[in-house]
Amino acid sequence: MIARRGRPPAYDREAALMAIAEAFRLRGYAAASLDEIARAAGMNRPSLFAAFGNKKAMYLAALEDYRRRMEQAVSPALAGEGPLGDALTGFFDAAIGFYGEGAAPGCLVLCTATAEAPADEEIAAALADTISGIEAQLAARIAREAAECEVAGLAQLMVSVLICIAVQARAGADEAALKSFARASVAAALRQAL
Amino acid sequence: MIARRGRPPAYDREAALMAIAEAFRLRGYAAASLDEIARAAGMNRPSLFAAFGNKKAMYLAALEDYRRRMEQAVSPALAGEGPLGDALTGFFDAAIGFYGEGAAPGCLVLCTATAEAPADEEIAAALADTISGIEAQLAARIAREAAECEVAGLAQLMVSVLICIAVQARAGADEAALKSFARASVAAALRQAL
DNA sequence: TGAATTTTATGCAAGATGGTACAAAATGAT
DNA sequence: ATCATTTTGTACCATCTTGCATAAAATTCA
Repeated sequence: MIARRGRPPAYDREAALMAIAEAFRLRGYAAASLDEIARAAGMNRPSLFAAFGNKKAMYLAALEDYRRRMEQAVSPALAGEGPLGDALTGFFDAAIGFYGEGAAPGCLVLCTATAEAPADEEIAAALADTISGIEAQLAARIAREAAECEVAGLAQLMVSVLICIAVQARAGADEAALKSFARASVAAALRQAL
Repeated sequence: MIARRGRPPAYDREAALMAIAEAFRLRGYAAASLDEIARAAGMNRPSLFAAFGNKKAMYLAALEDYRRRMEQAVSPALAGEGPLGDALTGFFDAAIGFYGEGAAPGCLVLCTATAEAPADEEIAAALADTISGIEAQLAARIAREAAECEVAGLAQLMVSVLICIAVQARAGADEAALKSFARASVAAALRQAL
């Protein structure tokens, strides 16, 4: 074990990042002040700056962390051996559960980065990357069963269902309604594609 | 004609409201400063306040105006006499065109109110009302042809497609891709429902 | 024990922001 | 022409915001 010199940090980086993401998710990028964020993370502003850089860097780090946790939450459903329909339904159920957690419902990326995207290229890129990353994850699973030429269209359709779920959760839709919407969408999409 | 006393306003209320909506659409609610908004509207701040109230009132007025313009833009497609599939495709094409106009792509309501909704009840209500308003408009058209029990589910599905389109436009999707997505979604939904 | 190093905490500075007070300007009524 | 009325434009204020400077605290190494 390497003993680091100097005063040891009082914060846990992972926990702090998650708290930062939650603060941004609750208030949006522009409205979340660094005081709020620091309070949420249990740090003070200078430590926050030292650890994560300025506000935009914090936000980008929070977006990336949230995306990583999101993918962690949904990937088990896609990794299973069952039929495609079950995998997709499990994927959406996991996403709906993930979006329902915390102080405010909805997706940090899909519900707050949309507001900032036109004003900032890096945030727009993070938004686009998140969408295409999830699309790739879905496409990889779909490719195990669907015909070659159908994969891309089906993956895009499923990403769009996910986006709908994120926004409707933000608007107050309850989880049961979202789950039944997901089920109907999966059924319709597979009926068309297969 | 009633001659109003006092100095006549130098601004046109409708044009100003549209400019305000565009400023909020470009930057989001929190990041748009009243200076920017005033510049966009060609007014100065005191006139802005006198005409529309404080920042939140301006935003709520902009949301309502944008929603009204949006419904105006898409309602002709739904009013036509053709088959349901054509009506829905026309609806989405009109929406895609509307979302592509102006300085920043995407929907003012669906791409900026999502960030503020958890922090403000009135904004959350405006978001939810906009979604349910469009849903009602779609349901009314769908009810002209679909079986009674299918109307609600189909309308919800179409609203969700619209939400996807709004967010994906914000993320930089080009109009051609969005149109083909809309076509595929309509085909899939109608195949299931009818 | 003392020097070096890293983090924490208080506090500050420069600037932006929402909102308003007040005088000047432009119009209708008398 | 004068007054009442409404809008405009300048200037201002109090507050909040980001970001940093600096000193105190906590730890490792010699």
